[in-house]
Amino acid sequence: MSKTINARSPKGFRDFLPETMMRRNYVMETITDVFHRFGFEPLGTPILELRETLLGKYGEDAEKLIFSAQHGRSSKDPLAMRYDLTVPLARVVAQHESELSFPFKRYHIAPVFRGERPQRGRYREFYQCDADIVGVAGIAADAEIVTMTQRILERLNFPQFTIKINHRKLLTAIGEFSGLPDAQLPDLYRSVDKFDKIGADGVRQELIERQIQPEAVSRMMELLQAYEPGSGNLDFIAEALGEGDNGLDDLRGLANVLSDAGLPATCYDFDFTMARGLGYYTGPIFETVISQPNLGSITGGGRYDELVGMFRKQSLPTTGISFGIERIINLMDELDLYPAHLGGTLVQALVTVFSRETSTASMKVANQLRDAGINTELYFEPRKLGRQFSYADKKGIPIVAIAGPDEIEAGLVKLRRLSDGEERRSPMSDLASAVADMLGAH
RNA sequence: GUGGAUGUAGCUCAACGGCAGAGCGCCUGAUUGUGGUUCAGGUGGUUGAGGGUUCAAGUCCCUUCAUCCACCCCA
Repeated sequence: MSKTINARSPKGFRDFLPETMMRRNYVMETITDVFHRFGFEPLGTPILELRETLLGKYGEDAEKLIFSAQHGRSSKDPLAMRYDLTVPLARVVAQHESELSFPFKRYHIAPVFRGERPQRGRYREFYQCDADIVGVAGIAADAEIVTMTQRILERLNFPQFTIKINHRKLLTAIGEFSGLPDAQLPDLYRSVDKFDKIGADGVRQELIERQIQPEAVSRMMELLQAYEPGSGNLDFIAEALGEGDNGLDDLRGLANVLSDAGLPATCYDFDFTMARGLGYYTGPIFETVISQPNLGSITGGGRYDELVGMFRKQSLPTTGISFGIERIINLMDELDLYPAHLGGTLVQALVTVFSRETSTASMKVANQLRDAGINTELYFEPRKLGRQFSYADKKGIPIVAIAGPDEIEAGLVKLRRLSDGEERRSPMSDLASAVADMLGAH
């Protein structure tokens, strides 16, 4: 016997066993269904991209996080594993422009790779779930993104969530209003974005530590904390900032469309402390948080009108959303938001095998159920019935079908529902509907 | 990249420097046509790896690997 290989996965990479995988699929299928409902269509791109495609925009910081993927013999065309789905989208739009019709509405659910040190909820391979609209400059597109976000979270049964809305230009305007030099704007975004985490005092302290003038900090904090639900918020800040290219028109327009669309006022909010990191955003930005209890953010997105310009002389206006699907799945596990029919198995019926002599009859029963659309497992060898029941019970299969000598003789199949022990005898001709009935009445 | 914690049976964890254990799981039987509950028996280990101290190391020391947590970063 040769020495065995240690069974382990690379750091930050995971296996998903069937029970987990079925929950993941449910979440992705539910989201996909709503994407379709809004007219978004799927896009697929390679896991590998040319290294230059990925590095163009983000430079050194990205370099450390990117997995290279080199073919053993080739030194041409350095390759790397994609670390998001947005850059590939921008590339596809530029590369296949003539084959697409605009507005181009696509969604993409697929794994991406980052060489980060793994931590809770952070892996080196994880799924991203994006929906974007390319080719529409107006806020109608942004509004559709927000509306769809609300529909999706509703469909997933989240009892409470808030879609925070802000505007990149407004953040800049607030910084300038406070007398902040342009060079310090990124510091501003970074600190302000931690508002939920470290509070107003924490942000103030961090801004001061970042060498920002105390006066500027005070003026800014006053504006940022101006908080009233609804559009009163917008009025207050408009008065302070005056007119200008500060994004307030966009936000007002968004507020109107969302209101007209009938979105519950409790599910979105204009929040000037939300910053979405550094990024490529140029217009309205969105982030959904679960705040009761405070469980952090589950979506992030916004308008990024310049990104396609990475690959094309003239850019195309783009807005979109990314669902933090790993985090959503975590929260759904914790909050137990899955529908009851998602059990430990998708098998609906187990057909037992009594003996060698009756195994053909059992197989016919199983195939009849399968043909009728019932997920059916046929036990593989004749063993004690108790063993076969025990297997069904352990796996969570709701119905056990028995075709023993007595039943075969009478042209019947005995059905037993494990949850309550209910038993019926059904003629072969009526089998599928009897099983469906027992499943339904469950 | 920085700091902290933890590695013992398939899983969750015990064991003062002195015979490596428990619960759960798994297997067999009680029960040869019926699961869960119960009872009886059984299977289970290079104590992450390597070195050192000691009469004696799961335990103490050093190295290393892995995992988790908090930072940094988050496109």
